Amino acid sequence: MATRNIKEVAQLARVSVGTVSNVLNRPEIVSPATRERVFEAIKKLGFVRNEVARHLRVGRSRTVGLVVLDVSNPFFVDVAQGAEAVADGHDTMVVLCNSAGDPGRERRHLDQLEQQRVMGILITPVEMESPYLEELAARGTPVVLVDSPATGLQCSVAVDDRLGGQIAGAHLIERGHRRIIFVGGPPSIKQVADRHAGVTSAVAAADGAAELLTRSAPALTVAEGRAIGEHLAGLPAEERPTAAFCANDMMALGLLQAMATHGLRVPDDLAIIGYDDIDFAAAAAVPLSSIRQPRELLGRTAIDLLLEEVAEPEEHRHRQVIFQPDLVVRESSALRRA
Amino acid sequence: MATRNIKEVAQLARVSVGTVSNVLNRPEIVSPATRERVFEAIKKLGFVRNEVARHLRVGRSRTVGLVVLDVSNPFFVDVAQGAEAVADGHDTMVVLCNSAGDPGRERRHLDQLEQQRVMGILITPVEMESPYLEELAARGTPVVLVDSPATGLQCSVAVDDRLGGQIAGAHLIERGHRRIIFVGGPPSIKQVADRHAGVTSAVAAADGAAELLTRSAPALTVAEGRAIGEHLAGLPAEERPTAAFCANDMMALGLLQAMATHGLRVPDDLAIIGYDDIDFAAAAAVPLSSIRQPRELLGRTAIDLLLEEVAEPEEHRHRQVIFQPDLVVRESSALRRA
DNA sequence: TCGAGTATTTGAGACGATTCAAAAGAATCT
DNA sequence: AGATTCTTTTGAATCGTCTCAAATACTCGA
Repeated sequence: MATRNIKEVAQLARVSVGTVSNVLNRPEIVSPATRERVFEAIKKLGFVRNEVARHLRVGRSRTVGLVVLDVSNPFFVDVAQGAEAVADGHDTMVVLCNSAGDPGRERRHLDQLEQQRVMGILITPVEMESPYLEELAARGTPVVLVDSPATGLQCSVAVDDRLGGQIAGAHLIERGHRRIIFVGGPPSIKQVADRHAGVTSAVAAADGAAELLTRSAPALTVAEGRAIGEHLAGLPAEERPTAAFCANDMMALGLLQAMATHGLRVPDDLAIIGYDDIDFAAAAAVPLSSIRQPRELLGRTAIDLLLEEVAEPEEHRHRQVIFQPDLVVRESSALRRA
Repeated sequence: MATRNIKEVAQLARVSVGTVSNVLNRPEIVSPATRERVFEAIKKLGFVRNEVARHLRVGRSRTVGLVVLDVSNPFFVDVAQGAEAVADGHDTMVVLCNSAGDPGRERRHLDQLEQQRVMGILITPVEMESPYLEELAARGTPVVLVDSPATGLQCSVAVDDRLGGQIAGAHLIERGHRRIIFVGGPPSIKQVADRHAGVTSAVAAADGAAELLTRSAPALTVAEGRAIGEHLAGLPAEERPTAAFCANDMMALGLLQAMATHGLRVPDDLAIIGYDDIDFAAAAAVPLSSIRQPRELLGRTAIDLLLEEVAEPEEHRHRQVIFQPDLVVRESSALRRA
């Protein structure tokens, strides 16, 4: 109810509003006695600084918006935690917004964030091409693309997905698989397309004749992975691939579950390798091999770039940071038992 | 760079700032011709309304803060999605803040949100008693407690955890288990304590002599669950409980994984029942029985209460909504094979 | 005690949008 | 035409805080 303002504090402390503001922002230039008096008044009144008014004057808030493709995918949660960890040390708040893969929803979040004059936006865009993001940046809200191709017009952090696909493919080939399936999603998603391209090249480079099948689902979810798993389990053993490379761990977990319910063994009947290396991958009943992305680091770096741009808008040159993915071998792609 | 304001728009459209404001907020009272002219100017300049300034005048923003205990637990993500779904229809934005179980961090988030004069706060508090939340509410930021005991001084939504514990216990008893272990966490967490109390009463009510063991971990994570699982797997079969009731699904998944790596079968060697019924529970290699909480509904209801309070601050009476949990039986607690 | 120099404090504008009483303009009726 | 009513538009005041030039209060040496 009773929201106190700086003026009431000033009155009670018998100083001017300017002094109260100074106590709040540059306490060292205020004499200790006055400072004390002001603090007391603040406490007595339960005064809380109105950030809205503050930022009207100052220009921008210390809030960063992080718009992710899917909060229910732990990968993005980890990216967020990385960003939050850095933000914490710069008295900056990260707010998490979920576009859920819906361009309309993404747009509304972006509008809201821009209207609130956030300090900047980190985003995993739903669509590859998005002129709106460039307009946004041009109007003065710095944007950093996360886990997404660099357009050159803004900063971005990403992981080499083509390389990731290649590593996964090479690993399966090396384990003796010659009939591999790529379990993917909408090829309009850049990440999916790149991972596919990577595994394709690895399979093509194999000495023996190796074969790559492909199957795409409309979304990269556990349920979709399970559905594809059902399909594979239904195939006669001779036709069934011996290994599957999934576009992300969620799908891989779905596959794994389908195998279990049909009594097929992993990796003996089907080796599986996922992508992202979310914590649930290691915790799965058959621990999942996966292509690890530096999830927290991705978030950390993204916000570092943003803070840098905010700190020195003039000197700032947009950069595209690319990380290398890693292979994590676990049981789901272990050597097949004799 | 160039951030346009309402004045520039007014100039270009050759009207007063008041008219531009009207076009933005009550377009129907402006004549169509003028309205059109203003819209054109807005478009030409790429004008975006400054919400900060707007809310300085209007008082509060249309943003709701949702402070959760652990973003990496899908349970909270689902609660958030429920809240978001409702908010979406009330042109309100939900921002997700992660306290990660740390009171200091929770406090900083609350401060930030209050300073930003958010419309209200939904929170799963880290600690049971928190006078700070009451002060916050007294200073004018409505607070709704989520999945937490009602203090009577504010609104809350929760699920009857005692009942949940009871149902889980009764289910295991009914399945013939007489040696049950409760795998819990810090008893300072109200939810944990209640679930424990529930299962205790169910075991006590069993006709045959049933025994309840208890084991607490410092956190309700997969890793902690796995650690306890290792311990159980190491026990001689006669001493080992035949069923485990976990304080949440994360721990249950950990347990499950430990069983698998030690070659113990679920449910034959150890039946497991979790809590929350997160999606990963159904997707686990051995689909997990669980006590289902209406996750999205929890979020929906919480924000409903908040919106109600904001709409009619005077008539509003604080309410404590309590939902009933459900039992979902899956393979992990199926009848033991003969 | 005076004056120069330093340390504090003051208070009048911003900042950008909203409101609302009042002015201006149209339309309708005698 | 003039009075009356209704519709639009105007613009000054307001929200709470910050900034900065100017005013005031100290300190210290002569």
